[in-house]
Amino acid sequence: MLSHTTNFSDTTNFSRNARFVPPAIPRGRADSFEMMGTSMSFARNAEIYGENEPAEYLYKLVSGTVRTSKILNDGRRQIGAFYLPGDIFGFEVSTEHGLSAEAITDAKVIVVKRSAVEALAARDSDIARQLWAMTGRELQRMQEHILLLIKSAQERVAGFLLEMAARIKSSNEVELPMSRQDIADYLGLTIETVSRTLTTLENSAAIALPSSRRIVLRNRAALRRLNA
Amino acid sequence: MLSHTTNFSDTTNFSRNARFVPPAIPRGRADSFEMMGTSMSFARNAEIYGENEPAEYLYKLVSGTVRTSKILNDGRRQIGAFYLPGDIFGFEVSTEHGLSAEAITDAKVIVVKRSAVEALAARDSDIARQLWAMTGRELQRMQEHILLLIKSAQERVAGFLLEMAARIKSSNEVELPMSRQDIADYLGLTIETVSRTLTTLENSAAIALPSSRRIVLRNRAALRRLNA
DNA sequence: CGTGTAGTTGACGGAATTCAACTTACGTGG
DNA sequence: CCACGTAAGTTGAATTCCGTCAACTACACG
Repeated sequence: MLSHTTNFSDTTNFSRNARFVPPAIPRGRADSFEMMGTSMSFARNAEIYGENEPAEYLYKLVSGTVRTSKILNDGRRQIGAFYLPGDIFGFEVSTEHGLSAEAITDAKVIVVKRSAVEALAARDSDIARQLWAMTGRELQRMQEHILLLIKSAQERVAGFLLEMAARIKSSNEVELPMSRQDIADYLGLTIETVSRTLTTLENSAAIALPSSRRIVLRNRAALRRLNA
Repeated sequence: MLSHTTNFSDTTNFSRNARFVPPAIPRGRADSFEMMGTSMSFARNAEIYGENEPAEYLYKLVSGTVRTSKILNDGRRQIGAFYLPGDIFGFEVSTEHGLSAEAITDAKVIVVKRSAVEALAARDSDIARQLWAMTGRELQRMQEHILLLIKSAQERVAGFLLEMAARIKSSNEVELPMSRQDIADYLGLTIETVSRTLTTLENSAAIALPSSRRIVLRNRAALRRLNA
């Protein structure tokens, strides 16, 4: 888990990113997260925590991208979620992590002891409310993930692109931080199907692909239509 | 988790002391659900609450079976969960229900105002803990649902049967309360595929089908193998 | 006994996977 | 700077799996 990775340093970041607060969490509180925590860095593909390890920490992503995943006994991999800067992850209701977390790109996180947050929450009902809200968003995210998984390949990919575009919220061009394999494992498809579906979408002028990781949403209405 | 200490999910405790609460095993609390609530009955297929309605109540199922579902704009239906006697549902973190709930069979529930429970939880950290644990189980349930949905039809059906058998916990014969359509919408398959898969499993001697709703698990190992 | 609902089965077509070849991007060392 | 090696992504052809459409059976209820 925490142990086997990379340089601890970079306290400079600490103050720089204290203002970078995701919209959902009120500002003053979010800072407290940074105040309490330690900054840590993880190299691309490094494991942040493993499945079944005790869930001792909460992580707030400062930069980079993180995925949570689970390896099934036949080797297939399911990706539970992608986390972007500002997101908080590692959040479990149980004492153990159900999925592992890995850095997709080099990533910087702020780490706080879960027990500390819970102690705070016990005293401060406002913190408690926020934990509650986080859980609610997690439930909602999972529900939407389930809805994606019952659809056709086109619908899944279109839905995924819209989700990412909404989260990254760069006008219409999205730089995907994750590989085709990651996307495939998130959507329950194969890389070939993801790849083919993207070129189909490109041919139908719904998107453009300047490079394999950069995607321009040309026609959101068409994507949303696919998203049914 | 909660499973055996929680009283929220234990219907049999009804008559225990509601006032005296032993510190270690807070039995009396559970009854509080029944104490606070009103009993209500719903006929087969009746709606208990609708999508997007304000989430004013919590429901503890006394008898019967309940499903939560969501209708997509193209008419498809996704079933979020099945609830069996003892289960608590209607539990939302947001102020609105994300899915509707319907009685699959005639059902009896105990209804309590959410605000009352939350008020209680604010004063009694033990109640709060139980709400928390319930949420945790819900998250875990959803995660397992996601895991089902990335698999093949055989794996989904096998996984579903094992899940139901574990929850109904009647030796090896399970009486399914829900229709093939319900199962299909839960698993993201068609009724035909569910039906065919069941007969395939029967032909491979993994299960027996004395009647369409009654299923005998003949070879759990084989089912678990399919469940990968 | 007929009617309606639920479930099963068959034939067929389409969608996604599999296996394989090929292209592109990228870094490293000669 | 280029040649090379590797990892990531794309494309093609064959196959498998699941959905669709339709017919048929089982069963409950009037």
